[in-house]
Amino acid sequence: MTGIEMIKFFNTMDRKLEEFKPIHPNEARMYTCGPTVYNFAHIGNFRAYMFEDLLRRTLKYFGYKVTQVMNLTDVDDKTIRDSQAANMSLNDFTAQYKKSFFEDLETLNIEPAEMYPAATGHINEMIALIEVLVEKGYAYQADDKSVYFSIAKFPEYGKLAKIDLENQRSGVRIKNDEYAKDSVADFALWKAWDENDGDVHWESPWGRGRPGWHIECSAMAMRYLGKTFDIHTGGIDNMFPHHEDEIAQSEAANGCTYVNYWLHCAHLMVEGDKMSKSAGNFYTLRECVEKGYDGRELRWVLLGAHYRKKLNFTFAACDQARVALNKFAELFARLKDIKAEGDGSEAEEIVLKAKHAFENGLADDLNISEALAAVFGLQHDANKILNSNNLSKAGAEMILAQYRKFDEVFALFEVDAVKEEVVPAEVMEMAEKRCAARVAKDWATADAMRDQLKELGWVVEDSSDGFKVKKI
RNA sequence: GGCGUGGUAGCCAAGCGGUUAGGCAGUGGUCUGCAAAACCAUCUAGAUCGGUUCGACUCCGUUCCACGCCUCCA
Repeated sequence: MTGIEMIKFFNTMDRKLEEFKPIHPNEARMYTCGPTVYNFAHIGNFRAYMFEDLLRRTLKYFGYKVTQVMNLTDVDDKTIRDSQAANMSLNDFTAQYKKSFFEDLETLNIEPAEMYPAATGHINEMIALIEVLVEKGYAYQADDKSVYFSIAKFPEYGKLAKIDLENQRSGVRIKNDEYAKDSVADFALWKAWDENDGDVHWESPWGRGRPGWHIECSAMAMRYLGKTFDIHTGGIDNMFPHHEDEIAQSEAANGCTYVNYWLHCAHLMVEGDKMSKSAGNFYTLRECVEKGYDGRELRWVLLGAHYRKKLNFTFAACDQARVALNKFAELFARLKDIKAEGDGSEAEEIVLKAKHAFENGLADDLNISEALAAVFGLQHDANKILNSNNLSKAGAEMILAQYRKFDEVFALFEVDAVKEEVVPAEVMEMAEKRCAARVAKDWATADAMRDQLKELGWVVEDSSDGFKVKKI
């Protein structure tokens, strides 16, 4: 069993690599900004969830007990707007996208968080938190009946994003006069009902309305993880204002540090550009699956670059992922065929080398490239021993066991998965006829049939003990 | 305007002040009736101009280019 060793993370708060020291020994409590459930999540969203999966799996690999809370934003401008457009109740409307979100997580083999609290289930906690802020003088109800957080009352505002509000572009998009807020930068904690909200509203000490977006994360994180917890993750674009606002309201209310380690994931690009609907490079996970890529291939691609670097998603990369995964599958099959006697000592060195490189990579702020290099390195080393016929069954088992360990974090190899492709009877029949032609050394017929199978979308590969049929 | 990130071989992508990153593609080979698959080998870069140094892809500065955030987009 791998013990806990030093793990370093890049903390956005001070922009430095820091050794991870949890509040509770051997335990990591983390909060993750989850989806707004108004549509299918796209692959950019999943890059962030994939990073968080890598993070939680790595922590578990190193022996930490992980408690991860991921919120579901099921009430906001977009969910209200789109549920009305769909002529559905807010609950019914968001329920379908919550469901699809969990299906997508499963497709990508993303390990479930311990809790998925929904905003609409925690209105009371949010109201209670806002009440504290009002009592302490950090929040006020404006003429428009909404309750705002007063940034002027929290001097540390901007410490995460390193934003100095004095130097910000002002007046470009916001006409100050249109707002009832004391200051443009003040953000809504409670939004007073207006007719656009329809029947979506809750009662509160400030009248009917609904919570602002930021307060939900603070309220739910506090409820399930405590006033101070270890790790808060999210996309880089949520750093400001969302996470900054979370800090302000949480620390103002509690008088203590909200989060010890802030980890932010960079954006996903598509074919070199920012993903956008207008550019036509906007993909949901489902669309990628429809294009024929499976969850493991997409997982490989989304995991492919360090989380703090922009990742360029391309379908060429998906094809490469397929090739790579096939080679590993091939290796596992070869290893499982080994029968030779021996104590396995011939594999010890290469396995240990790979294990150390893998762990060093992960412990260094989740350096996925280093970890992957270790995984490929073991593939290469294992093949060399295989080719020299010096590998014993015990050695092969040792290597396979190491890949199972790798998979605790990568969840890509599925060392023991048996993937049986359903080959249609007519394809199988033709392949068998071709095999007979080969046995009869009728190469012309055999080659013609191979071409025919190819046209049907199947490739046939000969081997010493027969043939294999695979879908193209 | 303010703050910030990055530019590495055909493509993707790391570490590192001097010693092979890794993957994909390509090329050569093994295997095969021919293929395919797989395996082995190989290809060896650091936007620009300066500086520091015995030595820089790695440190400092310049220029150029790309990108992100600046009120609710992971």
